[in-house]
Amino acid sequence: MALIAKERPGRRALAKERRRRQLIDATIKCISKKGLGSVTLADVAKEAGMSQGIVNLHFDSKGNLLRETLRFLIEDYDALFMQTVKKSSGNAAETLRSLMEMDLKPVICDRRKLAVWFAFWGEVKAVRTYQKICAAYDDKYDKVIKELCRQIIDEGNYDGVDAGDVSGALTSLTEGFWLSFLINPKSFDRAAAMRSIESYLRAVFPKHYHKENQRENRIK
Amino acid sequence: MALIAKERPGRRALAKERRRRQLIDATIKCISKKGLGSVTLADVAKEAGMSQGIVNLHFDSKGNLLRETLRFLIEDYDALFMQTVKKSSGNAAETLRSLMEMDLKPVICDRRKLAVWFAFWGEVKAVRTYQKICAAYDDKYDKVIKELCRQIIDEGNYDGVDAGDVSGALTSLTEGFWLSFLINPKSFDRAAAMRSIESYLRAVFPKHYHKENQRENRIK
Amino acid sequence: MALIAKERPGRRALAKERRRRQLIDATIKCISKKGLGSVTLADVAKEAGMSQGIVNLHFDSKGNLLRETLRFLIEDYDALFMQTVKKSSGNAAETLRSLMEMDLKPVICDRRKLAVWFAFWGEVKAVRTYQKICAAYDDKYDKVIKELCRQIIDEGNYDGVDAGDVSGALTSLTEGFWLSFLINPKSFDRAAAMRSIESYLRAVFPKHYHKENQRENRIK
Amino acid sequence: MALIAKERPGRRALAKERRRRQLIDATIKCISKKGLGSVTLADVAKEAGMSQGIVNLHFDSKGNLLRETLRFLIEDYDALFMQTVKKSSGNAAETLRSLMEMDLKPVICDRRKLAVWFAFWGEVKAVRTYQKICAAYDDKYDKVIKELCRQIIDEGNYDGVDAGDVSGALTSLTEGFWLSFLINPKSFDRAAAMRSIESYLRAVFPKHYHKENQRENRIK
DNA sequence: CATGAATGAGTCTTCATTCAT
DNA sequence: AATGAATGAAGACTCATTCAT
Repeated sequence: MALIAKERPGRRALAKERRRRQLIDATIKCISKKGLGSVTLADVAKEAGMSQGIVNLHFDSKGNLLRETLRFLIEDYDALFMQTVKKSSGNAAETLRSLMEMDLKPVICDRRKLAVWFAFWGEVKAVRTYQKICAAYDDKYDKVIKELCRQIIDEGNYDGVDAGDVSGALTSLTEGFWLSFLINPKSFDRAAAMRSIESYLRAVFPKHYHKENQRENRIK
Repeated sequence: MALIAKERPGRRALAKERRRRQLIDATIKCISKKGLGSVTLADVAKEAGMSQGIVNLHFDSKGNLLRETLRFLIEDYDALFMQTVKKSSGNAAETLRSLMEMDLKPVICDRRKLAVWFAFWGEVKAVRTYQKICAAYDDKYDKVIKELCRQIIDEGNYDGVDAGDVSGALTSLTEGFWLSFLINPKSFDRAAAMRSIESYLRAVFPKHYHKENQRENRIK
Repeated sequence: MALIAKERPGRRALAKERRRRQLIDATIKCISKKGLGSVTLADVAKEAGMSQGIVNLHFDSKGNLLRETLRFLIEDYDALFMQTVKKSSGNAAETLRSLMEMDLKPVICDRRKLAVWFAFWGEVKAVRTYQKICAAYDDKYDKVIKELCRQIIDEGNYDGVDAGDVSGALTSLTEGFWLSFLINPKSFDRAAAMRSIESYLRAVFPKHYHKENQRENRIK
Repeated sequence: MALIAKERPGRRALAKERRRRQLIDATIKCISKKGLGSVTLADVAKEAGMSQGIVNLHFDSKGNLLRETLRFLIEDYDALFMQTVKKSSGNAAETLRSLMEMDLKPVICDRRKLAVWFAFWGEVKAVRTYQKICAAYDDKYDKVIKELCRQIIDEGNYDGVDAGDVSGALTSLTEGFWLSFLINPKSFDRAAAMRSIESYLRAVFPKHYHKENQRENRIK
């Protein structure tokens, strides 16, 4: 027995982590179904197919569950963001477009997940939680995108274009599209949204996002 | 008594309307302070300086109060929107910019009001309410802005520019900026936001929003 | 209406006070029936013939109800104590005996009330509450009784008798009897308890509590 | 295995008994820290450094643990009581004083233990438990003390002194002092308490507890 | 034996709604 | 019309007890 325990250290820890994850998944489902303000622990437990007291057992309190759910989402997003940055071939324009595309992918632009994000943004108390957990991440994303814009401006000699203005606009665009999707998922058109973003990029950085270059992002 | 009633017709009705308005104001304050999910009727009544049962007296139910609050906000917004359209001198480009500017004015881009909008957008149940009450308005705004874009495209022969894409981008931009403002009011920069929008307009419709034309929006 | 309101100021306040009193009475009954640790607000409400939420309406929390119950009891006790002191004809020995008798009277030595006192004394958390609310009263009683002993010692020239020792003993005696009564109400004998106390007084202050003087407490 | 079991019979039983004892100790600590009504089995297990389910494993239920704790305390007390009686040299007066002194010794007049006693006395349900377990012991102590008083009365020809009254008073005195100690441990003065008791004994049985005899308790 | 994860009944508390005044 | 006391349903949280490992 001692050997088994040594061979499989953290078997219990793993089970615990799995439980927490199941509960977080259930929470996301519930928030997207009933809204942040209406979710009850009973809902979450039921959705997860577990018993009443389960949430308090694993998360101590409802607030904690919500915080951990948010943390899960931001880390999930962060992993994809960093991976997208890493994968792109050092070309700023291409990286930037990949990031913008990423935000519209079904994994991110997902009704359930977006419902949670907007739930946190829409509830005053939750916003404070959001700020504590996500501020550093958001800053990072701002910096990365701004830096990419700066590089593109440098490369293309786009005089009079401010990197901050463009990155701010890009971020807002994405979030605005998310909102449209959330409020009217049926009439939302991912392709159109991407087109809008590309039209913006093309307008601001014509040399980089010329129509013919659409898929290459290369400066001749 | 009957005479008095005849002499001052609607005095009661007016008083009632004033009450309702005071309660709606209090509701907006409360939502922006405590969040949609945490507001209680007691909060609202206290904020309005009235008694416990007052909300049920004037609005029958909490849900109704919330609905009426939303209706009040959209009508408030609508009045400004229509007035902005009316005032502008038939010049599409100018009208479009006025509308974009409007969305960033303190009357609209107001922490309290935005908190309520996002509260409704963030809460699943409330979104359904929002859709019922605001869908028609939102459609109208979309159409107006799209039509303005169409006119500008026509005027400037901007080939390959899709009115829908641009109007979608503009709407999303605004909403994205609102979100930035809501989450981080201190670091939000109205002027920068407007600059971002203008840089976009200039990029897409260069002939209309040429730098020198900044304040005139006239095509020579 | 305004007149009526003026004529009967505080009618509502009175009703509220009555409710609070009813709830405190119910609390005393419940504690004596089920014990401090087992009383639920539902019990209290039921005992008072009111609804679930009534306690929180009038006392905000369970802890508060318990505190106010204790406060009620000590004020009740205090009123009797002070009245007993006042009524007695300035004769220290007689006053002292009246006070000792008082503690054994059915109003004080009452199963329900004693159950509450001991409930507070027996529960660590509750003891702290007790100390906050009752310490000053207890100090007062100690002082009064000690002073009476001092006077008697003076009058009788009881050399070698310490007022503090005697008053301490008297207080402890009473509390010890209360405990006997609480644990074994059936076998408790009020008269025997009083006899015990008198035998003690007679032993310590023979000139004042001589048998023949039993009911007069006069020093010839 | 069977062999081992035979070689060391009762090893398991002993281990089990040790566990139970550790849990009872932990229970006493916990009750004195958090109060009878607030102790949880988790508290006890933690205090004992063992696992959640341990109490139910060894005591089946919380009520049982509490009962066994009480039984442990009364047996502990009883051992000391009987030993004190045994040790004393057949002299009634001396024995009586030894018993009174015993009750004020730190082993008995111990904050933790007293907290448990009063916890049981203060909680209605617990009182019933107390009666079942301790009534016989209490009766025995009453009888022993009463008998000692009777002997002393006999020896000293104290006419008009009732053995029951005196023993009742002595018991109550002790319990009253315990209460003072419990509520105000800092201001409690063991020596003064003993002095009070002695002053009482001296007053009732002057020939036996004459000042000069203080430490000898001998009748010449 | 021992562990600690899981259960679910029970409790305090909140709050929309009702209603007598 | 207005007040605010009262109700009772619902939710978060606690904890004794069970049970698979």
